[in-house]
Amino acid sequence: MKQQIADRISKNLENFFKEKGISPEINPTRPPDPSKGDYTLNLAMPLGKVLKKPPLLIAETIAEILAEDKKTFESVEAVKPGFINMRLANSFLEDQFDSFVSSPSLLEASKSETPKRVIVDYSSVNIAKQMHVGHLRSTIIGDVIARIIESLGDKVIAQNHLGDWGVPMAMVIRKAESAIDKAIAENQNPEDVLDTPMLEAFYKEATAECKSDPVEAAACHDYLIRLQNQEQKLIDYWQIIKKVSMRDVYKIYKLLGVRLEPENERGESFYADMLPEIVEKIQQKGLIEISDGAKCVFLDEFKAKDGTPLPVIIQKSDGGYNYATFDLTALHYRTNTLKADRIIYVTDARQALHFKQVFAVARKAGLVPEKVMLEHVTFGSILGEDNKPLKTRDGENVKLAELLDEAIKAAYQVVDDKNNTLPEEYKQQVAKMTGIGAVKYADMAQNRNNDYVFSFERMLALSGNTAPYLQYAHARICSIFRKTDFIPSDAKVIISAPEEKELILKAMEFPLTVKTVSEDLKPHTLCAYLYDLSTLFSSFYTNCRILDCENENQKHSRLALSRAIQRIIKKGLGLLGIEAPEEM
RNA sequence: GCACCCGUAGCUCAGUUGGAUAGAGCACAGGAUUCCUAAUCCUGGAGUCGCAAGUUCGAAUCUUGCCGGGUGCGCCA
Repeated sequence: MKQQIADRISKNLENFFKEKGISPEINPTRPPDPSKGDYTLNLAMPLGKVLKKPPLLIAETIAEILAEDKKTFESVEAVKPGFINMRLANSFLEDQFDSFVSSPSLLEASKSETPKRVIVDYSSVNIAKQMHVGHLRSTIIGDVIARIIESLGDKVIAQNHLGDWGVPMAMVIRKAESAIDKAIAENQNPEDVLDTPMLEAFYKEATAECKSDPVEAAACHDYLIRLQNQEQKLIDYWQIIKKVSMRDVYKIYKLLGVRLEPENERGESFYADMLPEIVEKIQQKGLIEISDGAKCVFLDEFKAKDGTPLPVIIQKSDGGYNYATFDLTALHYRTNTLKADRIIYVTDARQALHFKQVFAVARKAGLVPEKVMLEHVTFGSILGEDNKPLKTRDGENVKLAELLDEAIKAAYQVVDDKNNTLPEEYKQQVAKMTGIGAVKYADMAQNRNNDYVFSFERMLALSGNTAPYLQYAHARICSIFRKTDFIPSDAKVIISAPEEKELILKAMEFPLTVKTVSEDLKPHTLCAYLYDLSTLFSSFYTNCRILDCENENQKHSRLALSRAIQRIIKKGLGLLGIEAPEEM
């Protein structure tokens, strides 16, 4: 829409600009207050300098030229410092809206002309640990980023960088060994005997023991060597443990509506064999120095506490590898094998320095060509009441499964209260959609860079700028269409009330909003947009009768408008990974 | 010590190529339902945009300094 207006303006002012020998950028925006106009142009102020004339005079000249284009503008007005306020002709708006609505995806206007291959690395759960609130943000923000980029025509390859290798795994295997053997001896499937809480307990026991008992520590180290050498017996145990653990993870993904699948799993184990080769590549570039026995890359731009250069450790003094090497190897795989054009990491802000270093080393070592975009999407921490990273009273992480369960229960209370004539089964479905939606939306509706203090009250609030508000607007529209046979596919929207005009103007901002999120990767912009749109719809709904209005044409027009808004809300919520119930 | 993030209404937060009177929600006060879902809508009060200087027609936004909070900084991920 904005583009269409900009095109019209450019065309009208072509001669004027040519005369003056200038070609300024045309960027019409919505004014702060609708009483000023539908769109405004902030052009005369900057031109005032160039042309050495009072901005208001320039604005008046431009307004006069534009006002002649009666097809596009109802009126154009120059105002105090030099703003040019435009009121669009209804017929122009109606035509624009008509072609906007006829796009099946509603996003045609902003699709990329040259599809890219985009890697999104998110969730990154650890094997043998239950998912907790700490995994929530990466998982849902990553999922949304993937959905949005994909919706604009790019090829998204999601990568779940599992923590499934190294010392922790060795320790769990050592502890789980006897339980697995016992199950097999008793003719049971070990996968049925084990569960994630057990694995987590094994891990905790082992860490405690290794800390206090050198013999145990040595034993675990022995397991690590055997695992790294891929001894079949250990690999078998490892497979079982991984399967048990991921079984629970997928339950939560499914509940959350997150689309990660086994095919997206590229854990540390996947890269284990490639590590030496990557170290070799970096070494060949002459970047490696030995420091305290470890292979390091020193980069001038990173300094340590004492001002000395900060190393990126590529290989530890004991010959082992750590996370920088895994990430460098993954970068190499993603550019060379997966042919990525853009690689996006969704992890918390505390890893910012780590990724800066890894990206810098990867560029310097030629593992990633310059044209490949590397982005770290950071987010703040979820804090407890004490403003420290959230823990339960016993110092445990809050389990995601329990949190989500509680959200659904709270949502059920509301559904039951507000609409208890709905069939029981449907009430439960709605509770799930609104409860899960509320949790996800509460997290995504604010700028991801900020920390926030966790509270059920906040996450489960069902009024104001929340998922249920958007879902409710959607359900009300669907309700209208249950009461009519009319299908508004070929009805054109005719503007007859100010609420309709505002709604149409906002609706047509949808493609640009999505496009913006695909670039700056800030989903809260889309949340804010959908909330604005829903607010305008609610206002329209209470002030304009739809089914029983003055005449058939108006009824059809309003139905067509309602249908369009319903499609946008559904599509928008879909991009946020939130479901839109038809009744609630 | 150095680096990054943050500081906007009582609370939670929006607000970018610098633009008009700084906006929402929650909370608070009042009003709206013979009518398409009131999980709604309408009206109202509420602000030294952390502080100070600078850049200019114009600064919450850009620059510098300071104050306050958080995070990170060699073999954990």
